[in-house]
Amino acid sequence: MSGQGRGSISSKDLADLIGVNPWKIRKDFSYFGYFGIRGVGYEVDNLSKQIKKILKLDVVHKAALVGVGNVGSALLMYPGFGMYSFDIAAAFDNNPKKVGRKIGNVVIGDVSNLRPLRARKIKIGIIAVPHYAAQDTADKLVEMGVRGILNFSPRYITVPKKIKVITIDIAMDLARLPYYMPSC
Amino acid sequence: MSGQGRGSISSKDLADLIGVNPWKIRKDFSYFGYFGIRGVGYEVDNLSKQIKKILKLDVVHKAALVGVGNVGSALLMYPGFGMYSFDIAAAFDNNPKKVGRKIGNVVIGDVSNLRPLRARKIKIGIIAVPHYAAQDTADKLVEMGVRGILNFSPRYITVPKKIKVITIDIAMDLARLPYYMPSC
DNA sequence: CAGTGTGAACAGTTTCACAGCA
DNA sequence: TGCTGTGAAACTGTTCACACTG
Repeated sequence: MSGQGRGSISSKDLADLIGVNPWKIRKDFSYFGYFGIRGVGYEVDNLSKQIKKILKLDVVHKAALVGVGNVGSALLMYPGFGMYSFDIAAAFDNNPKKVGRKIGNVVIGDVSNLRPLRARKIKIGIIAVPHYAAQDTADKLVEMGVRGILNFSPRYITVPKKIKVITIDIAMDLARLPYYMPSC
Repeated sequence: MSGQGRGSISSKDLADLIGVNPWKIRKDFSYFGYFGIRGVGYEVDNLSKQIKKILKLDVVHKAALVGVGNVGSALLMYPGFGMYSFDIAAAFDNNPKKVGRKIGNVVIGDVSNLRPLRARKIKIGIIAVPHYAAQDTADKLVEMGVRGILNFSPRYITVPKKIKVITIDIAMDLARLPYYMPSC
């Protein structure tokens, strides 16, 4: 909306837009302060700026991708990351045929040498390797100073408490679907 | 574990494996009945069977993919679906260059004709089209009798209440990460 | 006076502690 | 004896109603 010249939006409109109720919008915002105008609503540009600041999306985050298979390749191409100011600044694979190739604007490095992560201060790792290699990859990433991991492998991975892991198991999400479909 | 000859497993072991506590495992299971053996644990094969039945994963589910771009192609290749007895039985795109091509073992059909869904009784749709086409695709899928939708586009989509939508917005999941990373 | 911000009521979830059973 | 299954307690999250303000 920011680009479309809309000045302000009410909690009700926001709520309708994403399918929740207005209270939840207001309550949630209130935990982080107050950025609305009584009788009017929320000023779009300001709200957007505040939320970005809260989520720490007001600076560009460099991420490193490990595993340039089907999932990894799709991620490299995915335009959605830019929207939240993410930059896949490095990619690694263990396949010698892939190492050295350039996809998008990163050159694929060898997974056995993740040291550049430390030098380039990359704090986010994306795991897109086969499941049996997931834990090992996580360990290596942590060793190189990564603080957050986005895990695309269908495996629970163990890391020190300080490290945040978000796991996306697409197949498992799909598997939730039939439960909610009456009589199928 | 089922294939590895492990006979039984306790709630504690299960809990450790996925990073929760044993109470939660037991309480959650108890809502669906009791399938454990006191003093022993849960019989692996039986537990697996029970859970599959609860989640309705004991029958093969046919799914139709709409949008064979980067994300869609990756999904067609993704081996994880088979694990939960899913079968991407059809794929559609609007690009004439792609229509007719065969990926894996499905021939890409034209998105303007989704009628085969109805004939083939496909009840699950996967949306992997650009965001501006997401709602329209959802409407068409619903019209063809789909009961559940897995939405990969970064858009909230509106459907009749009876239809279950699960949205996977990879970029948004990644965007959650910096919030949990102290001082980055 | 429309729409935010919030204390209080309510609802749902998690934890605990232990009875009961293989 | 060891581990499940479950009421009750503690906690967390959601909804409500309304005081307040631009």
